[in-house]
Amino acid sequence: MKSNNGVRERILETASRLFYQQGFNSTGINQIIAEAGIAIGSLYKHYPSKNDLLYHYLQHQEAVYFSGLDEYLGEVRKPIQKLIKLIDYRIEIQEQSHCFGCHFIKINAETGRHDEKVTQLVAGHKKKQRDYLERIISEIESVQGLPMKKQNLTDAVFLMIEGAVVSASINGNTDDLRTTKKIINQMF
Amino acid sequence: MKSNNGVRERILETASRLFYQQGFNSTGINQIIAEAGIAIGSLYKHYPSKNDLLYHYLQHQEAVYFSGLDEYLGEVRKPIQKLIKLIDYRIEIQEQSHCFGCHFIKINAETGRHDEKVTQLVAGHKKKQRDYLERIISEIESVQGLPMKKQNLTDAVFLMIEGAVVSASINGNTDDLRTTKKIINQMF
DNA sequence: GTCTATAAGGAGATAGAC
DNA sequence: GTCTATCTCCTTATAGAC
Repeated sequence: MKSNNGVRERILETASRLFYQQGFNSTGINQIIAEAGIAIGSLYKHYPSKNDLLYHYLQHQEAVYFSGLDEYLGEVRKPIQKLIKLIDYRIEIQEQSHCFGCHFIKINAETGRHDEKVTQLVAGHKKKQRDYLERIISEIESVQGLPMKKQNLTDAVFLMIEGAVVSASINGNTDDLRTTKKIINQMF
Repeated sequence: MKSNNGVRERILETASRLFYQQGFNSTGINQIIAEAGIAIGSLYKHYPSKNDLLYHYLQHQEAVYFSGLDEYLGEVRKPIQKLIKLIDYRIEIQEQSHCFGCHFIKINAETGRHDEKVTQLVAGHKKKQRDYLERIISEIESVQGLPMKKQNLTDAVFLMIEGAVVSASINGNTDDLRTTKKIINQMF
């Protein structure tokens, strides 16, 4: 491994993978430095505490999620297709990561709302996801009718997707995400 | 405290409360015995390991949930009212427990699907919840029309409730559960 | 049932040498 | 950047005396 460059990034990527796959509390500092192939001194130089690493993990996932989503929807023109593609994006993410669910829901379940900063990062991410969805539904509204009031439709779709992602992490498949897509298709 | 009677129950109740409030991994054996007011020898006599305690915790919550639900719906006659009351039941549970979410979703998020027995208890609970919901919707169908195909309606309602319970644990309120109730009311 | 002692290991974090 | 040593504390679990 290269020894001087990309150390900070390698720490975060390794920690992110382990936090997601086996949980934050179940992941030890020693495992992170071993799998990242770096020294413990380097870790604490870049991230002064394990909690600090957690904050950067969540911020990183937030950026990765939305930039990936923008790219995934890049070519799509029809608003209704954007909605369908948004669910396809979640399906693809889950299938590429062994259906372990949503990073933010997992951390929230593990740490509760004890840490204010974590609470705000999780709630903020979910708010951004819902706002993103609402913008797509507004676009749909501008070209065709909606099957129910805009706000209710936004909440219904958001909550179904949330439930379906949780279901994916429980059952280890994307069946409910696909069901959600089917239901939405039949609503319009 | 009484020293010889109800020890086993007190262990399980204390462990259940702590597992739910601060998480399974964040709860130590020493804290359980301290808050239950029992000796460590007693704990390991009744529950040979912390994992064994976890299994009993999940089985106990399963029983508590469904017996409480049956009682809560006991007086209700109209099928559509059963559906609304089912959501009221979730609202009441969340508001009485600081909106920490679903016991089973939390454990699943913490332990993933590594432990087969836990995986089965969680997936089994969610299957039972969905089946319970499907029976109510079948009753509704027998007295009035449904706004969509029965299976799709069951999945949609189940997933919205799941998402709304997760949202409760993130935001610390039952807003999305109440929104879910409103959406369902408007669908019929 | 109670108590205390202890094993054996891992946690997060710090310090210093190279 | 690397390495090793160490500190303090906590973890699950067992054993034995009362």
